[in-house]
Amino acid sequence: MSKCDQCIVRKFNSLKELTKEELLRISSCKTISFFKKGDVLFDEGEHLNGIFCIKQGTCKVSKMSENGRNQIINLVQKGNLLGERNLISEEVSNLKAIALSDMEVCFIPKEEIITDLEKNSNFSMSVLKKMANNLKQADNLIVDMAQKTSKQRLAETLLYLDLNFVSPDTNFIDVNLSREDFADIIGVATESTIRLLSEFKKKKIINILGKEIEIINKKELEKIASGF
Amino acid sequence: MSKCDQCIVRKFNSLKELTKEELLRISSCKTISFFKKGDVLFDEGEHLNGIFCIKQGTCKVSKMSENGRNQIINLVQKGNLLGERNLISEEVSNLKAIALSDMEVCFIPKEEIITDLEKNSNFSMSVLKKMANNLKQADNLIVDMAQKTSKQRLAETLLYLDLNFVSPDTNFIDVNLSREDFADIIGVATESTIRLLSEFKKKKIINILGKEIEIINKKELEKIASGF
DNA sequence: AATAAAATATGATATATGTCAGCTTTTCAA
DNA sequence: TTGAAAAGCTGACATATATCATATTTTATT
Repeated sequence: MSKCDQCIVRKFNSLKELTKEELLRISSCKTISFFKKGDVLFDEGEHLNGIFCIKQGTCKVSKMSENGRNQIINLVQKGNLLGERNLISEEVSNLKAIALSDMEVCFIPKEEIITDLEKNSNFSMSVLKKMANNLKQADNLIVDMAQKTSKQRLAETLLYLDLNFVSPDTNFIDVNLSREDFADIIGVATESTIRLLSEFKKKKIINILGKEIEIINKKELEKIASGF
Repeated sequence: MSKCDQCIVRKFNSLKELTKEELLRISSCKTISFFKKGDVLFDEGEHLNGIFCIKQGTCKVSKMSENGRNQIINLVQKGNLLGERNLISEEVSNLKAIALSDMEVCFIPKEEIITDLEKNSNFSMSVLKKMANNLKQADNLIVDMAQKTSKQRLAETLLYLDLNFVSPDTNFIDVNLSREDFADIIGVATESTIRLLSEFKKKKIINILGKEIEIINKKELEKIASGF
């Protein structure tokens, strides 16, 4: 079993605030799981008794609407924690997480983290900050969903992906998203997404090679995203 | 200056976790403000050096989209805290709050609350729980905005208002929302909102008397909200 | 009470997006 | 390697919602 205090990934999330002793305790009770692309990390309605720390890979976090359509709320990559909310409330998960690539994930039982949250104020403040930030992002997303056109939202999504998931060597966006995934992110029909992507391609704003997408004209994309 | 430890409102939010000594300290540094209907409590871009505790009245919390349209994200009523997020991050506010009725609001400086967050783990856990819950609600709202029709969203909004703001004597919804406010909540044009409200009225689902709205057929509204 | 301003209401029309159908290309398992 | 299934693509059309114009009612101000 690998040791948390030697894990680089921890440096990128709130666990960085834990002391050496706390980390040792976490190390001894955590479990490591491997997921293949497409595997479900957890599902809506599932009872989660802990928190995930993503060592490798990326997953999509989604929620089904009453209408039976899926909405992707977040993409979570290596270095991040997943399921912080479930720590604090006793409720079952309202979200579903599916691997977009092969993943390596540590699972830390709830009780251990709660102990640290209560004892280590640096840690709890860090979690609070993270949540406050998530909440702000969520507010922004609500406004975008309510007020922006699907074209604007696709432009925003592409810019977001470019910022967070671009491969430095190829310049292509390095997440394995299907057209349906794109549709589920921006909240439109798959066909509409395909049409919009084709339009962007025709206008030489992006370059598409099968599933691979590269942004060519970032300025234009920014203009579209902000409504001009 | 009234004392926090004798304030009933506190019992309804995280401040209930503070000890008597902590409350005394808060009491001595807080300030009370009164806002008239329509007054701005704080605006986007403003630097907030503390947190609000609402003693009386209700306000709408909104954010401007880049398109220049307003989106109401939340209605916050008596008993709730406002601006928790601004405590934790150093950034300026991304939201605007406007009074929907005359309000009485206590303002508690940031530093005082931070001290308590770090020292009193019951308090910080309560704030965490509240935020986790807000985040869950925000996720739900994202999905609704993305996937539901404006009719469904109006139905949901009416049910939400009925649940949280109904006057027990009159059965009417007791928040002073204009048609434009409704539009800004469900994220559609004001004209569309008016049309939908008229439709609900014609179908005897709601009763409208000027600004006053009463739900007559809750079952039907629930059906509409969930997509049937 | 009279007037102006704001909010509400409704019709006509434009536009964005969804839905359905059919086709092509890619992926994956036998 | 091949054939079936899934994903991607495109056109035609339907529907939801926005926009613009205008009328009416309510509210606020003098």
